[in-house]
Amino acid sequence: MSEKKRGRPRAFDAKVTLEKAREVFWDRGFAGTSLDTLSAATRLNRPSLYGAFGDKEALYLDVMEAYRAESMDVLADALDPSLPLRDNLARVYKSALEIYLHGETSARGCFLISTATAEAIQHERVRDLLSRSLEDFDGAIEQRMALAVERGELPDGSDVHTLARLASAVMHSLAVRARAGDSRKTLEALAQSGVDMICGKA
Amino acid sequence: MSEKKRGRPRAFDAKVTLEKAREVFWDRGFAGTSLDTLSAATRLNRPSLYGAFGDKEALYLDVMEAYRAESMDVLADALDPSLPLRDNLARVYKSALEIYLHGETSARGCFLISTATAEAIQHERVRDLLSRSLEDFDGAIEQRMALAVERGELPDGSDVHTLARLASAVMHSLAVRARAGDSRKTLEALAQSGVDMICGKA
DNA sequence: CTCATTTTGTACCGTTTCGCATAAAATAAT
DNA sequence: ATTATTTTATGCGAAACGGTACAAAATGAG
Repeated sequence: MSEKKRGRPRAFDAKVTLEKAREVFWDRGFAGTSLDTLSAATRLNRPSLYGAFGDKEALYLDVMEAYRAESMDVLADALDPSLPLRDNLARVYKSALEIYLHGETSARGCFLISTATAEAIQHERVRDLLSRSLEDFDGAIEQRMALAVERGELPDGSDVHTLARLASAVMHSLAVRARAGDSRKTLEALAQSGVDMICGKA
Repeated sequence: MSEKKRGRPRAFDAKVTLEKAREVFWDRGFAGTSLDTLSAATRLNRPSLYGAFGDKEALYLDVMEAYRAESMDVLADALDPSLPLRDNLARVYKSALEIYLHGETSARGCFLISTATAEAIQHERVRDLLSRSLEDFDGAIEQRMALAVERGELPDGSDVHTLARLASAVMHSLAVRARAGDSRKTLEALAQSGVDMICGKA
């Protein structure tokens, strides 16, 4: 796994660095973040950043990919199939809100929806990775819903493809509204109505 | 209305200038757009831009406000109360997609969700105007739904506050997905399922 | 016609930006 | 120890950035 390399060893951990960079990008967006700011936040000088990750866009794409992967882990955890679908959805929204509502000055919302959308036109690779992230999210929810139909948690013949995308739509809305400053209470109410929309009013 | 002013007359129309500026901001975001780019797109040199609108943030806020106002006009038109609620919602989504799918290189999505969210943390006035735009949108839909309850288009005792926010959630999702490059067909399917979710399957 | 007023166009200012060149520092191989 | 290799740190440089000073141009008022 970690064979000793020849030259001077790195004085930083790439994963931690990506996390620090993500904080900055999350607050300021891609175009709004300078390499100096990134350098200060990661405690790496610019040449080190450049050597380890490439230019600003490459670094941003690395951060995006890490966020996507982490999100899928959180999602998989929330969709634990040993729990009822209703609980699963509630957990999905709850874990999302925990992320979206975190922030120093104001709630950050979703990293991808808040910052990647802005770059999606000019940077094709950002758009493609954003698209893939959304697809993966939809797919995981759809898969859980297909299981729910098998188990009789959802009516036979339910259109799980459509239901999954409606469930994701509520997530997207939570992301946008959190970034706009909506209160936790307001967002939790929307999350609850999303659960009810899919699973029926409790 | 338009009294003759004293000095040299303007060689441009402020409204047209805001539209040109909007195109650029829409594609490149606020931070990603330079005054040189804006100057080229509007055919105004920087001092004229500055004199007419103030600094870049003030210009962006003007563009935001114009977009908000136009969106509310389009929404009010789509919600024509002489039509059934189902038609209203379908028209809302259809007119939104017409805007979201327009673009030179790639579909632009919603101007606010794609570009204002990125700035919402650093620029409080952007966040506030974004928030107000979302609220206004929700409010107009809720108002139409309240009328629908009165008319029996929706079941008595329907939670119109919640239904309106779910309907908006589908809009937010259309906006994000359009920016990510989803096909018109895919988006129209989501719009249709949004209508069915609120009004029941046809 | 002359003057006050406003807009326009050129040119400029100081700062920030991204990226890199270069040399010192730290390790493994020999 | 010496050498090869990789990372770190300083600092440079050309370009782009937001913003403005200033003079010329275009209008209305007197």
